[in-house]
Amino acid sequence: MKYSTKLSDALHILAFLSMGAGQRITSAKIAESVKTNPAYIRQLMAALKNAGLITSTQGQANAELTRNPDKITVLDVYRAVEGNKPLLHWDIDTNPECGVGIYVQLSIADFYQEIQEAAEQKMQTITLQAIIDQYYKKLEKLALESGQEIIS
Amino acid sequence: MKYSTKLSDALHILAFLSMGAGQRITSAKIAESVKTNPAYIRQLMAALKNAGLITSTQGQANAELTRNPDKITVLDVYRAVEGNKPLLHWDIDTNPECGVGIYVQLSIADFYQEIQEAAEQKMQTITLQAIIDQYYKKLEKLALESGQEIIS
DNA sequence: CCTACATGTTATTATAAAAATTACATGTTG
DNA sequence: CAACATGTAATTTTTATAATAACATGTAGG
Repeated sequence: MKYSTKLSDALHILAFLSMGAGQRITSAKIAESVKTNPAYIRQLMAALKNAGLITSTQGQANAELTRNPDKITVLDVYRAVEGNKPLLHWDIDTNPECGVGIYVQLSIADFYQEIQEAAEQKMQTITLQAIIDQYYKKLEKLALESGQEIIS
Repeated sequence: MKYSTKLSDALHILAFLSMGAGQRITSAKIAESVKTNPAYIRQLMAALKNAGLITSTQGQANAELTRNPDKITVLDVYRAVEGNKPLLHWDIDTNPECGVGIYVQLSIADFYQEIQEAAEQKMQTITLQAIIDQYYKKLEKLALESGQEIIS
């Protein structure tokens, strides 16, 4: 299949809303930045709204975060758009008549759960604010490098 | 797309080989347990062989582990069959003309790397032996429960 | 009030990464 | 040399996803 970019796109939306706070931001405007279509953006925004991360009203381009970006974690966004979908998938369709088949997979599933928890624990430490900070850091670095090029 | 079950299936293969050590195990036999076809099993085994986790010779059903199951980690197997494929995917196709587009995604990528490392660190602590132990634990529990049912 | 434009939502289609399958070359063993 | 095994490449099918289309609903300005 295609790889899911829901989490990435949802974070993109939130960063966009946060950095453009005060302005009237339409789903069309966000779609332009993500290079996709407005309907897909609205679908993700519906999930974010449902999870209580943003507010919005029908007919108005007034979506905004419900709390500060440093109070929104990557895990919050993951839950909002991916729910309980795991990062790793065990093989649900092994041979039930072969005892090894199903029980090996169930054993693997137990350990996948541990890996999932480790990943989610890390997700919980990363905030939207951190992503925005990193973004500005990249912009500054870029500006600096362009400057040097001009000087040299 | 479909979800990848390569890691799960590769672990299945290794557990099968380990538990059936000494016996002549064919790709057809493993395929029966995983409920798939021998060619797919052989493709995964080629990756495992390439990573130095198993040995095998063409024409002979003599595949075996190159080291003890407690020296093979989930990360070893992940690298063997998934290479450097990440668990999370950032949106590589955002609008390059929109500065926000690409730099937000690159910032997200930085943090995805941290999540990846947390997951891989955990993968490194889980051995094939642990999975096999868990498997036998499940079998014992099952046997015990069946026994109780017979008594009651 | 009505037009332009926004969100909200559902249904359908297209895309792409995966497993499944086919085919056959190559190697081994009795 | 027959039966059967691995090794490997090419093709087809499957399926989770994004893309798209369509339209109901809501808002606001003229």
